[in-house]
Amino acid sequence: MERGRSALGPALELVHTGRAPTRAVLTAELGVTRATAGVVAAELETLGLIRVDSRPTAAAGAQGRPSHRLAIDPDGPVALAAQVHADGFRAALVGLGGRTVATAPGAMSVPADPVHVLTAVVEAGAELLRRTGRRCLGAGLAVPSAVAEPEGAALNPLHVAWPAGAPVREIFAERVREAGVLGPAGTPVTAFTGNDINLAALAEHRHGAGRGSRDLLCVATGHRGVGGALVLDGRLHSGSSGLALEVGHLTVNPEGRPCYCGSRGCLDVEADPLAFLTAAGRDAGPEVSLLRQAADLLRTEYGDPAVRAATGQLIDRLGLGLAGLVNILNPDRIILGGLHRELLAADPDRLRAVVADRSLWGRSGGVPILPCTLDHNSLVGAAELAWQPVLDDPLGALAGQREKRA
Amino acid sequence: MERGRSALGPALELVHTGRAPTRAVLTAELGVTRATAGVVAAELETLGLIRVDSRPTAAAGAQGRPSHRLAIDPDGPVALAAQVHADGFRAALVGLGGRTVATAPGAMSVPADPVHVLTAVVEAGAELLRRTGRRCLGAGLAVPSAVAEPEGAALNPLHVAWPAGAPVREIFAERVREAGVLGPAGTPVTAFTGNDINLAALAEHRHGAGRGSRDLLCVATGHRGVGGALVLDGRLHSGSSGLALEVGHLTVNPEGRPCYCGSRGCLDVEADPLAFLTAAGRDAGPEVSLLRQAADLLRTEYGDPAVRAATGQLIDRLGLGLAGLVNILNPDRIILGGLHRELLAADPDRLRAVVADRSLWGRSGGVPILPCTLDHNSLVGAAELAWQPVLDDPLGALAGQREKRA
DNA sequence: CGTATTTTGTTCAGGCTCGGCACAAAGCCA
DNA sequence: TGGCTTTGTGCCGAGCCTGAACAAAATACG
Repeated sequence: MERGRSALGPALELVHTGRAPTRAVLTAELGVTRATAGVVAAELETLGLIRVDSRPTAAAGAQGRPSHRLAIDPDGPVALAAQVHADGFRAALVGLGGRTVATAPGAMSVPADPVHVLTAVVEAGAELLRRTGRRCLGAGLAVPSAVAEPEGAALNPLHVAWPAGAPVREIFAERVREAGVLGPAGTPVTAFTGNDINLAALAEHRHGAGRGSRDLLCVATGHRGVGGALVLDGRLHSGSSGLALEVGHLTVNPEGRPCYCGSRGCLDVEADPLAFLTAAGRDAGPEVSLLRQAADLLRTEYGDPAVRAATGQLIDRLGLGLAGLVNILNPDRIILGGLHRELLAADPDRLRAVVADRSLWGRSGGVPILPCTLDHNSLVGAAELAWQPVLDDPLGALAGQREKRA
Repeated sequence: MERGRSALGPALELVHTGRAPTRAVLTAELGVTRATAGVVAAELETLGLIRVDSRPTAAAGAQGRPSHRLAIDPDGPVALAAQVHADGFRAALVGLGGRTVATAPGAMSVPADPVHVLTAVVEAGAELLRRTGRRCLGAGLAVPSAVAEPEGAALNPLHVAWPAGAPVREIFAERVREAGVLGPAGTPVTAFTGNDINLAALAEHRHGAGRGSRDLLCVATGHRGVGGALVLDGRLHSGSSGLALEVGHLTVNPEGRPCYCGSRGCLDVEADPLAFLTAAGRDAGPEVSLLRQAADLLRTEYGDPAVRAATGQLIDRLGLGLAGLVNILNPDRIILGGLHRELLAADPDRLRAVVADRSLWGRSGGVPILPCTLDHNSLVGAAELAWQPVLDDPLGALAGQREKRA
């Protein structure tokens, strides 16, 4: 067995998340000696995961010997990332560092059963792998539904018209096997599956607006309804059976309309794209997704008094929901996606004021509220699932079979 | 430096929480060899923390060589635990394993400022230390208020009539210094402070009804209002600034009475002891705490139709609140304290049915709901805070100054 | 312009901890 | 009494890391 270092995983994670640009910072962040950091970096380079600049780079106005930059190897291995959403699907190859290497969108006829859709998206991914000739170390899938653990069943994949309880992880894994997507050991790569908003939050935490946060709350709308996610200490918190952060049924309007959950005035029916269109007095057309329609309306017709009033109303409802979550979770940062991101952009002060006003203690209400920054963050997050074993034990993941226990 | 083993902390934690009754199980739980487990146990014994039975104990009907039992040394060091509540205060010495070695209650004239109360309770604890001659390794304080991190300020210590924002951790630490409570290094022991329900949850997780849970939710009433706590992977989750699980303002009755928070029908005013007395048509007397009055009424007059009706109503409200928390946190167990514990005892099926019915997915609604089992669990939890450094690094904590970094 | 200083990176020796193995101990079972 | 099974201990070697000495590459300064 080659000599493997137990600090290998943490070191790779630091480079992966862009927190270790040089060996000197790596030394500090890992809390080890320069000697160790040097060996670790060399090891990661021989594994083909990172690259050490051959030419030194001097920091501006800094004394001392200039350092060599560390970066994820742009020609390194990739993860196969897949996403299914209301308008179709998308496959991509994502490298370490969250860089999308190749991508392929696809359309979908609406009553499409999960096996067909996942076959198509995995096939698109496999085609990308063939075209680029990249090594693949894992596969991840993002679905617009709560995913029950540990089985990986999609409980409410309504936007994609799948049957409730569809065993998506199993289907996805089966399609990956079938498509012959092999890892270094010559066996099919492991296939992971998660909720799209959860994965978006994970991606934003590692590579986007959530970098450095310890208690990150992410709230977003998709096509219909409202979803949430929580990243604690760098790990997704999805609860004991994957069903945490189902935030859609917080009461945000005691006099609001009845919800299918039995209560009334739930966030799900008071702050989603359909609620916005209704509040603005528009009819929803069938051609594109409700999210697209709502976002377009908000961006192009904000001058219209009805649109402006609807925006204010939804901001107030959303703010109430966020304040409720702040009282329960006390995050250090909030990231908004989908229509909520547009609402934030339209009137950030109003949203922040509502949250601060309705949180119990001013201090926790002063939490920063930011928009998502990554494109296709659910795809990047799906890749993060696949990268996790590599980050936990680079040697084991690349050797494929010969393992070591920390 | 003596030879210190990095597995020392995990091993002590296993014995502390009663999950390692013998060296054989310790071996399995730590995932090390018998050789290592043996050395670790010997080391912990020479440190005076645990005791290894000299006589072997045969498990009933088991083959093979009988094992020697491991147990926390009953004469080992203690932590000074202190609690302040609506009716007075209490000091105690708590050993590893959550065993209360000595305790001393105290009364309090109601408008008592924090310095006086904490001086009294620390003095009572110091007296216990003098009487018993125990070594003390740390001090912990439980207060009926949210405690803001990192300063340790009590934000709403209403039940004890303290000023909002009182720097209780600082005051407590100062009193501990003043009382001359010294640790092994000859310096004053570290003083920790936390919210009482948080600490109760921590204690129940380590020694009570929460043992073995990975996502533990605890909800309880004190004198007034409703509090919550969350223990994730064995660590208290109190949010980025200590203000998580302020669950009192979940809406549980859209037609309910207005709350001081600006909303209406909040859990805080719909499911606390005063709400129960009011719903049962009783007037609150001033002599004892509202919790006591409500619990007595529920236990002694459950035959009274008004009391029974009030019980049902509060169970429904509480169930709605718990369902909301289940949708957000997806815990694997719920523990109830205070009046909520009595409500659960009165009609467990009704409460479980409401939670299951109003959680989004039947499976997460099927979470077990259990009553608290420990006496004075906030005190035991306060001691847990003080034990944490010892569990993290037994050698460092006992040496007092000579440290090692894992 | 040459030397001192600062920071980065490498090589080597030594030490600490743990795993693996052999062996011993202490009870059931036949 | 002689296996069998489980528990506990002693010893050696492997792996990983620290510390120190050395080397390299830039800036600072007289």
